Amino acid sequence: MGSVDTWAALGDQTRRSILARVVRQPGSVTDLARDLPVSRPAVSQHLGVLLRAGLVDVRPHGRQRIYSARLDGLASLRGELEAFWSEALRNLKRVAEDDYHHTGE
Amino acid sequence: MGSVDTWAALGDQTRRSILARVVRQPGSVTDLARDLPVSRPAVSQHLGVLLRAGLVDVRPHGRQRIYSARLDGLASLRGELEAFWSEALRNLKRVAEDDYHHTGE
DNA sequence: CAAATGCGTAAGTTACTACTTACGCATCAG
DNA sequence: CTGATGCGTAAGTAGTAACTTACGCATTTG
Repeated sequence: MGSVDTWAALGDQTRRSILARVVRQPGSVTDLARDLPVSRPAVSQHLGVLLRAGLVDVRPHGRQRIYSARLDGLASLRGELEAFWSEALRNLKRVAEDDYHHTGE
Repeated sequence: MGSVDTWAALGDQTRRSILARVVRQPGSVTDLARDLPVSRPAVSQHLGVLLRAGLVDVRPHGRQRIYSARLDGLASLRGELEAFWSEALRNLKRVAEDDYHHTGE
């Protein structure tokens, strides 16, 4: 149903920890909750958000659900950030050149 | 004083719009507020968050305050995201190799 | 089949966040 | 000096987000 904004999903520190953990090694909900200072249901809810944001994948495995990082989710973020970056760089250069022409010529 | 988590700062859509606008062209608060669906004080508060997150800079200019994007703030984000990315890629490759050895040999 | 395990979700609470209007201070124009 | 402009901040509010405990369903184990 409703999707989740990718940036907003990463706005939460706990969620970033979960994602970092999952990036390192896929794992079940109980597994992930073991290393975190919050309850298992909380982790389950966070994983739901990450799932809707397209940052993780689930795969049923017996009575567990194994979550893993989704590469294309990270890729889209990377692309968006890169757009910010390159435009900032370009405009910074432009401003510097303007300064040069103003003071130099 | 207190700083602000960079990711959390970008978690808000309005703040991303402001940053995108400032990346394109530095401007005063009133300037920025003109293109946005929120009030000027709201923009001012958001700029405060972006400032504490190290994503923008201010420079007084007469009775205006000109905000501009901060390149190193974006750079640190880029680095952190890149770390996620490369580790995900590496581990994905490792898992693929494990699969190969399990099924192939 | 019965007990145990792993999970999602419902329900409720608390805390924060994004926004508004109102105000007060500084700076420039006439 | 006087009025106007640009800004930050205080104060209040509505919505949301992160967490908890409790429960119920599915799957494996003995």
